Amino acid sequence: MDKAFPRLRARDDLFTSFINHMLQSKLFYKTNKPSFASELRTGEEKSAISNELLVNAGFIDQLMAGVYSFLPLGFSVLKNVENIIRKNMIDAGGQEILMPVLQPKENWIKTGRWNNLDVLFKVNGSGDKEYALGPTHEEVVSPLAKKNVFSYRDLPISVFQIQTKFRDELRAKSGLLRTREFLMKDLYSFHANQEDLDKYYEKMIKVYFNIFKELGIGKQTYLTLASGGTFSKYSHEFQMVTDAGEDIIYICNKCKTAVNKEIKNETPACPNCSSDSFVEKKAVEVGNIFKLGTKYSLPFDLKFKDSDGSEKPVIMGCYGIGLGRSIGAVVEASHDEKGIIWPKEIAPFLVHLIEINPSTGSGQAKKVKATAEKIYQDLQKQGIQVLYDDREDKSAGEKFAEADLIGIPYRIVVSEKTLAKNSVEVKERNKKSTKLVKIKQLSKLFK
RNA sequence: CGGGGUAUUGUGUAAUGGUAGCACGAAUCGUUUGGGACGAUUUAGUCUCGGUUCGAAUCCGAGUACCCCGACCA
Repeated sequence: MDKAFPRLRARDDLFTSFINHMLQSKLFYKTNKPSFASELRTGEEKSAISNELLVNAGFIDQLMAGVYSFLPLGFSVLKNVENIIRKNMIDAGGQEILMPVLQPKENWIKTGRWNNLDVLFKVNGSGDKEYALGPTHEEVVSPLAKKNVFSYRDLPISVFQIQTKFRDELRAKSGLLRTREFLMKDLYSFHANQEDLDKYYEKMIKVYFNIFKELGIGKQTYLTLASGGTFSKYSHEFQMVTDAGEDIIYICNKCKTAVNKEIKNETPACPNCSSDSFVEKKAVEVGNIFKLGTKYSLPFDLKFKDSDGSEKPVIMGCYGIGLGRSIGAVVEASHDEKGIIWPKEIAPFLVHLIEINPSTGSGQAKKVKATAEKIYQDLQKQGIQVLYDDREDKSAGEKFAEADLIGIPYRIVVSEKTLAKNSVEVKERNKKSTKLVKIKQLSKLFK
């Protein structure tokens, strides 16, 4: 991989360099006490917990219904998620491209979706011109492939992008779980025959599970047979079980694959293993993959010359993951009454370094700060992403409460107390216990 | 798109039709310093438009926005 993409390593560095370290006193954010923690909370009509936490911890900001800004903390998480997905797509042979959001009406007329797709945003240009804001990119990628695929020798091939999508949802809801503007990874694969698509599709299922595992929601995510919408008879959704989800899935007790509501009504037995024992769960769809077949190659006349000289339509597949929705799903799955608990892989920082200012006049203030700063520098040298709470006007309690809310995996506390033992206190966000670690030993902790 | 609800300062909330208040936040000063610490001072608000009224945050009408339920959801 490194040979094939010699610049990948450098790109990773570039993508993450701006968030490797940060002084909390300079960080662009503000926290609020989440209202679910407040006694005033009445409970009814509450929004999704993930939204409450992400907003109050300063990760995202709502501009309007279903439209959010990502602040530095949230953007950092977003970039981590993006890189996990990117890495997996490249491993699966995908080549990254970037297609336009603004798309010609003509292409959407051609596929019949200009008038049939309710969620399509239409915008006016000068004169009588109309354009679509891409809710998905078949109408762009198909004609694009036509310019690059001519022969069976050009197949199979797959391209992907991580790009903003627009869908005019009738009802945006539950924070990042259902928005009108969102980042999505969409990969499109092109094949010479159905068998090749089938093979790639099965491979992609494995790749997707690997992604959700790396995102920290692998255990509660189920492959779910669903209807294919306008694309195909069937598709597969990746559904993460959570009460905040708006879908209902039926998980087979025997083989642990799932079906959605529509399929359950059509075929009461498990299509995979014929079992009729299911458990019903609420879930959110974090990914969806389709066998498009010739649905889009035909209207765009996307054909290739096969080895026997015959001309055939290209067989297509598409594979999507919503990035923001995945982040919301992770928070739904991983939080407690104090705040978010980020999986290490996508946490905005790996370490939250906190200095606790000794009482003035103790003579220890300078030593605590100097030690914290030294650790801050050392962690950076090790390539560890660290947020340093260097604020001098905040009490210990406030710093701890805020650290729990933000949810960084490792909390390292430097105080007069720990220095007396030449140590720092290390606590993992998902554990209750703390431990003292000698400062000299600290560098080994993250190896 | 149908139904329901809400709209008061950055956030969370009070105020019989009669002086818009409280808490958090933010700012200054001082005291604190291992779980959102304390005191003092300060900052900032009635969604918009119209109506009723001597007087409207409050009542009425329209609009807008947001939230919830449903429908919808490549």
